[in-house]
This record gives sequence, structure tokens and C-alpha cells, in this order.
Amino acid sequence: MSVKSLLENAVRRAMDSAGIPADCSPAVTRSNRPEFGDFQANGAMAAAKQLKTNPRALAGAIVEQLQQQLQGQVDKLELAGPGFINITLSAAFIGDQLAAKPTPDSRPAETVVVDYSAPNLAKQMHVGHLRSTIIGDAIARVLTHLGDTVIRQNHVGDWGTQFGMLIAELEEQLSSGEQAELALADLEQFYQAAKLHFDADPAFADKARAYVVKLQSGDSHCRALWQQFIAISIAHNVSLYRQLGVLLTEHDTMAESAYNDQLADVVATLMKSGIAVEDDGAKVVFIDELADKNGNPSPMIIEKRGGGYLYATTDLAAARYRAQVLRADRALYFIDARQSLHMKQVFATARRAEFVPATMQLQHLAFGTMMGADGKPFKTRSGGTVKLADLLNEAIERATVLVAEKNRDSDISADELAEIARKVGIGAVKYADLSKTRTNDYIFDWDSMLSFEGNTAPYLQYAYTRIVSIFRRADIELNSFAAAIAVELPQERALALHLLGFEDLLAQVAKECYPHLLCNYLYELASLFMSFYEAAPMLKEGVAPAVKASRLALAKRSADTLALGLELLGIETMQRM
RNA sequence: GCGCCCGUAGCUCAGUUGGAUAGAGCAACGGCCUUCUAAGCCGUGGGUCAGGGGUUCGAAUCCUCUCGGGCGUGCCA
Repeated sequence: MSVKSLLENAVRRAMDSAGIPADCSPAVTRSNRPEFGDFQANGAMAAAKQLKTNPRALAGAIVEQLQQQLQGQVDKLELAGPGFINITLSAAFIGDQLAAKPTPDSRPAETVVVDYSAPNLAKQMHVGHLRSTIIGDAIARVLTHLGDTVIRQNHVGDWGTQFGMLIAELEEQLSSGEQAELALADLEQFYQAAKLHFDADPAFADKARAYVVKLQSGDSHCRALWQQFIAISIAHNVSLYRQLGVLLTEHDTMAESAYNDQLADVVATLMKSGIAVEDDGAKVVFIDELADKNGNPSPMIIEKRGGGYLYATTDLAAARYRAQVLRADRALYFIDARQSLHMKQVFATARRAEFVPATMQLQHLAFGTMMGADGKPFKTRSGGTVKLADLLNEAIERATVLVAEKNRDSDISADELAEIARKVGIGAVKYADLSKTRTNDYIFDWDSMLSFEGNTAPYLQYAYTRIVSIFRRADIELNSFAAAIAVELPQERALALHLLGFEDLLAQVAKECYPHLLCNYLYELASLFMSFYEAAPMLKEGVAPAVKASRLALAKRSADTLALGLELLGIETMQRM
């Protein structure tokens, strides 16, 4: 159990003894100033308000109980201000807690569907897909680490009207002797070519329209062309996922088209139960929960006038599949914030139709848009969308220059430098995204993410290599090292207490799906380690053996936490840089 | 019109179910390398938390209004 949970339990028991109702939180947090101890419990004040009694007296009663409960674990319990309880732990207790293996608080394992990335297969992946892909992957990793059964679902777009045009184009290029892989080597170019063709040649445009219909009615020729197109497009994406260090594979693909044969049933079910009604020729669900202030319910069309389904229909089928076939306890949707209304509509309808049980959680984890330095959506100089592949290549190129500069006099081989640059470049791009609050727009800026200073991936990677370097120099095996920890210096204490909060932090990330919390934690950890490193020599002359061992143990614990934290973010570490 | 989100230092961003004197980084300025990687550390300056009103022991945080910005809003996804 974490130190914080332990304190929360103790304070809660003390609150029981003081006659405080069970719904009052102990409100234990880390103290924000050293003079207020290590932790503070602020729950007495809120409880006093509810009970209409004197907060300081109530806090005093809690402190009295706590004195007995925390015997030996704390050095000092202080009553301050209107009813703050300041807790200073004993150094021995901190050392013992650090020596104990970090065990997560018991948390019931769940089956969690994580829906992320979801590019449209008609085109090459671009920066617009980056946030969903990176953030979703990080959360999937965290949940897996905490013991959940994670089912990744890459809900790729493979069924729009544009596919008629694309397969008609593909057919034509194949008939002129082109190989499919070559024709589709650059999807963006292929799309442009098809579009030009479509606009310039009426006969081709007619064929394209006809092919949409044929494809959707199961024509085998069109279907074969389409499958060829889809397979190559997915292969492109998977290779990008590899380069990005994202765990998605082709097996996680669950395309829109996979639900085609269920759409009629979704609509029929909703019509039959009266949840959907015919309106102006279309089949529509009117959602009262989302009504505006004038009482107009929010409409969601699930079948167009004259037939044809929409993405709402597909999303309803997917929600049902995730509940009834995948048996998920929780489904997470990492989708752009602009689709908030749509997600609310789908969730409300899926629940009302009992496609998903009331016990299953549906969460839309929205994120903002990636902006350029000018505060407008991130584009190339000529105003086009930035391809993901180009972005990653540029990141590595930029990192290569920087890494080479820093290692002008080092004996690291060219191959290893290239590997370092790759990890630094990719890590920088991912971290820049992960470290901003998910729900806000964020500004993409090469210089700040690769500046190697401040809250960046390179800083964290550097902190890690610095620790590895200590052990290498001392010729001690990092992985197997163990020693008792005795915290003495303030820098040791601060680092130790921060390390003890890791499990709590992960639990919070799993619950709220905010990777930036983990980033902030790791950045603070690295900063605290750097300060500790300056203040607490390990290998230098005159350091007593027990002190040296203790500090090395703290360093090891820091390295392990950094490495694990970065891994959960999907960011690679290295032995030196 | 209606709905959702946002507004914190010059810039980029944190800020926990309301907690004590609102924090980092960059940029600026000043220190620290014959001693574990200076991609670092220590320090200084910098704030009408968009604005008004309210709730209370206490508000960046909750309520309300105003201003400013973004996005969405019946047959694309």
C-alpha cells in the first residue's frame, strides 16, 4: 500500500473516532512547503463545516487519535492554521517504505477497450492522427501495466465514398502494368492523382460512382481491388506505428467496414423500440438529455433519406460489439474534441437501447488540436497537411544534428549515435504531445521540444543515462543492486518522498487518462534527482560506505522509476547519450 | 441562435474532490566545472489568475453575469 493510502486510512480511522461521517474525505496531500511537513491532512476543515463545529478543535481530536496510530512512523504531527494537520514522517519509516517492493493498491482488473489512432485509409497518416495515436498508446500501456486486459481497437476508415474513386484509379494503373505496391507507395500522391482524374474525366467519374455502389453491394471485382488497397494502406500505417514505437499492429485493426452487416439491425432495433423515428425521410434518434435550453432534443441521424448509414450507425454497432462480444468493462475513445457532441449522442443512445449495460463505462477522452507556432492549425509552409512520416523524419534529422554536436569529442560509434538520435527525436515529438494537458490545443514547436532543457524527453533520457553512468563508473550492476536507504539530506528526503508517490500517480493516470500527469511526475523526479546528484556525492572520496550504498539505492530506484515511466509513455531510453 | 471548450509571468505550460505566501521551463540577469556526463545545478527579477458580482474561515478552482478566442450544431467522417 502506498504511503499516501496508508495515511489516508489512518486519518480516516481517526476521523471515525472523532465522530466524523464516513463521506468526509481525509484530504491527504503532499505538503506544498517544507515547514508544513511531508504530508498534510485537510479534511478536518471541510468536515467541521458540514458539522457546523470548530475546525481547529475537530482537527485537534483527529491529531490525538493519529498520535497513537502512527506511532513510530511519524516524527511530528502538527496542528496549524484553521485546522491543517501537518505530518512529518520519520526517516526510518521512509527508508523502510522505499526498501519494500512497490505493490500497487489492490485494484480490480478490468477488460478495457482502447479505441485510438483510427486514421482514414484513403490517405497517408498525417499529424492530425498523432495525438490520438500517442496518447491512446500511452494509456493502453499504463492499463496493461496495472493488470487490466487491454483490447486495442483501431477503428480505421475504410468505407467512404472516396473509395470508389480510389479503386477505379487503382484498376486503371494496374491495367497499365503497374504493381499495386508501387502505385500505392505514396498514398498522398495516389489520392491526388485519382482526384485529378475524377475532376478531369467525366467517364472516369461515372465509373468511380458506379464502383462505390458495386463495392457496397459486394461486387467481387471491386471488392478485390478494395482489399488490395486496404491491405497496403494498413501496412503503411503499421510501419509508421513501429517507427513511432506504438504497439498497434494489423491485428488491432477493426475497421468501419467490419460493422457493415450489423448496421441494418442496429437501425431496425432502434426503430422497433421507438428510440429512433422517421423524420423528413431519415431515421433519427432524438436525444432529450442533450436538449438545449428551449427543450429541443438533439438529433442524430442513423439512416439517410433513401437509405445509407452514417458513422453514428457504425459507432453504435461498435459500442454494442465492445459490450456484447468483447465483454468490456470499460471502453475508452481517444477522439478529437470536435466530436464531443457526436460521442455524447452515441453514448446516450447506446445506453438507452441497452447496447451497453449500465455497469460498463464509456469514456470519450477528447483532445485538442495541434497548432503551429502562429497559433493556427499546424500546416506545411505551403499550407498542406504535414505527413506523419515527414514529421518523424524531420525529428530524427534535427536530433541527429544536436546529438552529433554534443558528442563531438566522444568515442561513441556512428551507429550508436544514430540510434541515440532516433530515440531522442521520436521521444521529443511524443513527449511534447503527451506532456500537455490532453483536452487543450497545443502548440507544436521544434525548438522547444528539442531544446534539451526543461520539461522535455531528452532531459528525462539524460537523467536516466546519468544514473546508468554512475553505476557503470563504479562497476556495479544496476539491475541487481540493493541496499538499505537512510534519508538524511533534504534532497534525499524530497527525492525519496516523490518516489513513494509513483503508484498513486499511475492509478490516477489510469483513472483519468491524462498522460501529462505522468510526464509532470517524471520531470519532477528527474529534477529532484539532479538536485540530489549535486548535493549527495556517491562515488567521491570520503563518502562512508553505508551512505554511499544508501545513495546508490536511491539512485537505482530513481533510474528504475524513470525507465518504467518512460516506457509507459512509449519513450525509449538508452545507456548513454 | 443554441451547445461544448478555453482565457494563469514577455513566450510555452502546470496548478489534486476549494487549502496556507499561485509554480516550472524558455527568454533576461548573476553565480558554480583539475572532483560521479555543465544536455546539469544554485540564485535574482517578472502576476489585476480576462473582468464584475456571489458562496465561505479560505476561490485560479464552485455559482452567476460580461468581454475575448476556438470548435461544433439534420442526411461527410
